[in-house]
Amino acid sequence: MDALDRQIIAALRANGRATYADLGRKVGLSASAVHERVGKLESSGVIVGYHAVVDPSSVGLGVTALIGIHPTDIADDNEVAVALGELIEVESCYRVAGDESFIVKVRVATVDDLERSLGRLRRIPGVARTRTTVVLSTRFEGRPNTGDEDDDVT
Amino acid sequence: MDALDRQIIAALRANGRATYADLGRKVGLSASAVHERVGKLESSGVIVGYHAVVDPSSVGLGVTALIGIHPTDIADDNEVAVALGELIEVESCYRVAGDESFIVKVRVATVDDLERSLGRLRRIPGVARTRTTVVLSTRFEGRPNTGDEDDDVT
DNA sequence: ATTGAAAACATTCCGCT
DNA sequence: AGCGGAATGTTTTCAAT
Repeated sequence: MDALDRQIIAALRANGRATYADLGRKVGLSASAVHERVGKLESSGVIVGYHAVVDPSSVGLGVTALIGIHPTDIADDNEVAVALGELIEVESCYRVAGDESFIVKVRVATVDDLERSLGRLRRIPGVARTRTTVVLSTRFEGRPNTGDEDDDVT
Repeated sequence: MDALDRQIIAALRANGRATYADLGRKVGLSASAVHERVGKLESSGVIVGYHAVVDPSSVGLGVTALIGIHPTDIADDNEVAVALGELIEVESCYRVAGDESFIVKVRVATVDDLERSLGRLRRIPGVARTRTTVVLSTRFEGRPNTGDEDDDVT
């Protein structure tokens, strides 16, 4: 992984649909060289995937909440994680340090759905209680941070 | 927004680099029809963007933390939000209900960097104190949830 | 709003450096 | 590891429906 790879990654984080020709122009390489590098970045697991980002309320998911999961004394974290993964409304799941074992982000259509979702969460074996923080607005989300200074990616 | 649009959105969430021809085959439309629909979804703000997802530790950002921001009595939330946005390590920023005004997700290289970042956060005018939850592992993150049942997107 | 055709463009493979 | 050429496939525009 050299500076060129990092530039390519930054460009693909900014625009996941950039063509190899575009990327080549940006970093000063031929399209085929970029193609080869991106292929290696993908198969080595640096680039995990490409996703369209959708405005949640446009797809009927206007309610977001961050929920801390308190485990029971005998909880198996792995089983809890699997059960959390089975709930479609759980968008992200973090195993955390502290007296909560997980923090999850859920997206649902309405507060009624949130209530139902909390019911499902609490019914998971190993979950003692939940602590819910409702998101009022998302200022920004998933911003690219390449790890170093230069972020001039148009 | 009809069922076809939703199918296209789901496919682009699963694979942000799918070609219009691919999408057309998947939903039973010509590439040009898909092109037109996607263009409308983009300009109407349903599709916000396309991003490559990168393994954070591969780009030297192995430490993730979720940080609650407690405001001072006289804090201006908007000013705090702007200041949070200026910190490159703050990847996401949610305005929340409760006694914390924001919850942010930060990604840094090391716990030393986390300490420095917390210093920067606390120095923001309007920030009284922070509550930090260190992420031990990310089980999953940013999973697509189309809002309804069928999620059979290969 | 969708199509099919056509031109421009991008991808992808391969031999060469 | 990168380049350029060539074949194939895709994007993008447009007239027609």
